[in-house]
Amino acid sequence: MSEERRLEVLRAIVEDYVTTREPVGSRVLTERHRLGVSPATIRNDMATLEEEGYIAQPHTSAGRVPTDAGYRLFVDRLAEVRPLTVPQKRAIETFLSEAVDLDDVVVRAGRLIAQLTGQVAVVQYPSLRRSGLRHLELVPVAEDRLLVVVITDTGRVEQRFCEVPAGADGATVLDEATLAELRARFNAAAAGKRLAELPVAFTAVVEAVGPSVAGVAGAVADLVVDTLGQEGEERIVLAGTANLARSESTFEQGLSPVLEALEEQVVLLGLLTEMSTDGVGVRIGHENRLDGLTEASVVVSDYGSGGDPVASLGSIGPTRMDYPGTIASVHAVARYLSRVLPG
Amino acid sequence: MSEERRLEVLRAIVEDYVTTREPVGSRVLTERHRLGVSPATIRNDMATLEEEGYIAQPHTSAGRVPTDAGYRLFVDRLAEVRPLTVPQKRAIETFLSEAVDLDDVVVRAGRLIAQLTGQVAVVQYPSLRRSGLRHLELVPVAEDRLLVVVITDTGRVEQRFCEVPAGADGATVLDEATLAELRARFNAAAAGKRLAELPVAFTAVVEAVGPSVAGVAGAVADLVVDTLGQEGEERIVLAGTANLARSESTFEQGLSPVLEALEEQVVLLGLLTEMSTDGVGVRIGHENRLDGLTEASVVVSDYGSGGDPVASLGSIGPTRMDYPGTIASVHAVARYLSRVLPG
DNA sequence: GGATGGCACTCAGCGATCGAGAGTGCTAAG
DNA sequence: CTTAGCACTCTCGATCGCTGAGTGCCATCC
Repeated sequence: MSEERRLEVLRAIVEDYVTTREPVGSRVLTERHRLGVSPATIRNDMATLEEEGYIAQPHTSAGRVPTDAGYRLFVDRLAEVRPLTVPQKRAIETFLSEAVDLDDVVVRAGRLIAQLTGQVAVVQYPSLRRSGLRHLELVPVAEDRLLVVVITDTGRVEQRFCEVPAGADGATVLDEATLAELRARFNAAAAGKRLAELPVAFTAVVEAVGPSVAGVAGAVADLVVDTLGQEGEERIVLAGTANLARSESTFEQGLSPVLEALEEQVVLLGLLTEMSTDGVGVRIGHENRLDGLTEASVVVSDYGSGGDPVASLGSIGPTRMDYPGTIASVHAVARYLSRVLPG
Repeated sequence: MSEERRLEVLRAIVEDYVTTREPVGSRVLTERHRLGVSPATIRNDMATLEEEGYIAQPHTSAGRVPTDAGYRLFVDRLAEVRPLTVPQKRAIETFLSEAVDLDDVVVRAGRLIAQLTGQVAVVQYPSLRRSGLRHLELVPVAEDRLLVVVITDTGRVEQRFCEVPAGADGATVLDEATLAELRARFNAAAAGKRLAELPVAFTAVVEAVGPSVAGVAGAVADLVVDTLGQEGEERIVLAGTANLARSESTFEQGLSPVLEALEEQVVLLGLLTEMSTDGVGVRIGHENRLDGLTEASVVVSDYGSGGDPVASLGSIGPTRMDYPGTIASVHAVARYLSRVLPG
């Protein structure tokens, strides 16, 4: 009983089960795949595969179904990359290039993945923490309030209101000239810098300005450093939730746990960053520690302008998913997305 | 057979069916509600109600179920407003007041409605078209590109990139002084104005500036007017999708059509604005022309700072929903939201 | 030793049958 | 107009037996 053929059998089982959604038996296996041996032989192989934990049968006298371990082996050693078709590639390219701003890019990427995979798509906005600062704008909105607009080199724009402490003499210091000075100083200090370097650069600014505006400068500096550093500020969008309902029957526990997990954006975000790796990462079924996703698999890739990853995107579907196809789609969208991002 | 009692029977049927989720028969009706008559009498009433189209039976020898028309009658004439409990009110108030920015307010409002109603929540961002302009900011990001940041009086911030036409002599005109002038002029012209007044005000600005910067000014003016005017720029967020799965069995056609309808943000937006009315609007089942929502009901209220509505929010659930409760929740959140909005 | 054919065994799924129970509509009487 | 009584209908759940798919094992063959 060659190991090689046994793996071939596993591959056949996975592929068949993914397309038919039904437990696959030894007979159909020999019919649909040129394995060159009889059903009886296959049965022996299947028995071994079951012992090894790669497949299981839902009940006696049913065919076999891959286990999480089986899928894992499949993606690690058996799956061949299946490149997208030319029309698909073109669709991605044109659809993404039509986007008018970052929001648009992100939702379009989501739609694309949802469409290509027929599953749920997750797209994380470019992480503030991993972006550089392109520009900082200060806008007075009231006597003692300032709107601080932060523009990152990935095109993301965040705004925060900033309470301005009164000057030493109790008077506000928000005249246009002061603002212009602060604006210029901050931007000069931050130009092209990564987030990690901002605290230092900004402290220098705060120290350099006159004591009358140091309070304002400090407040702004703190706000910016906080904003860019807060994990809570990461954002993600979903697409293709309706696709879940289509594969509803696949989830033994029903859709609720999955939908609930998807609504927990913080947790989802944790999953994305945790999975973030070079290339495409795959989590299968119970490999996800998240309760709601034990019947689901997650395929994630990071993306970013140039070489540096700034965020992740991916696709979530039933463990019984088309791994090669999903991986290819996620990978392709991530790559094109990296290309169209400003940077 | 008094008309009055018949309506009372209808109310009883609706209320029972909403809580039990099961067709309700004449016997339980007399047991659970003090109608003061025998089951036989109720049966006569029910026969009439059925003729009139307010109730129906799924099959012979099952209880009755309200039809869309039945719910409609219930909502219009039978439902009593059920005020929220004090803890609920307090929860709304504190949860909304903890929001740090507009995004946060909107998602929190969504969560609240989802939580209170146990259904899906829809919250529209303050409409750009119905907002006033608070501030306009111009930020140079490249030789020939300008980032235009628009801040509305509802706290919404939108940004667009603007290609800057070269000056008459072919040189770019994006020095800081020019920008400062433009910024000042635009803001002076727009101060406190509604969108409808912007085109005129901005044309005046474009004409007032020197010919060398008229091109830039015109480009910016067009961009702003377009951005604020575009219907496509309206945004909405969803919350509580997972709640759908819980009432999954209620949807004969399954969740797919509903989820699909919810993903069509443009269509959903159309529904919201179409339903926008004074107070709370209700669409029941087939009253929604949208295919996916024929088994669902939509409860919508508009909200806005001061008297002017700037957008809508609502809740979507199965036709068999708790109308008084849903209406109360939507109404309450809309009111509190109006209060915390800047303006 | 691995591959194979044969064979007995197991068990989910399907359809048919049946009875109980819920609920109705009708009729006749109060 | 209301009500009690009654016959009738139909869903739902349980039971049962069958069929067919699929397996595991054993003896055999290369």
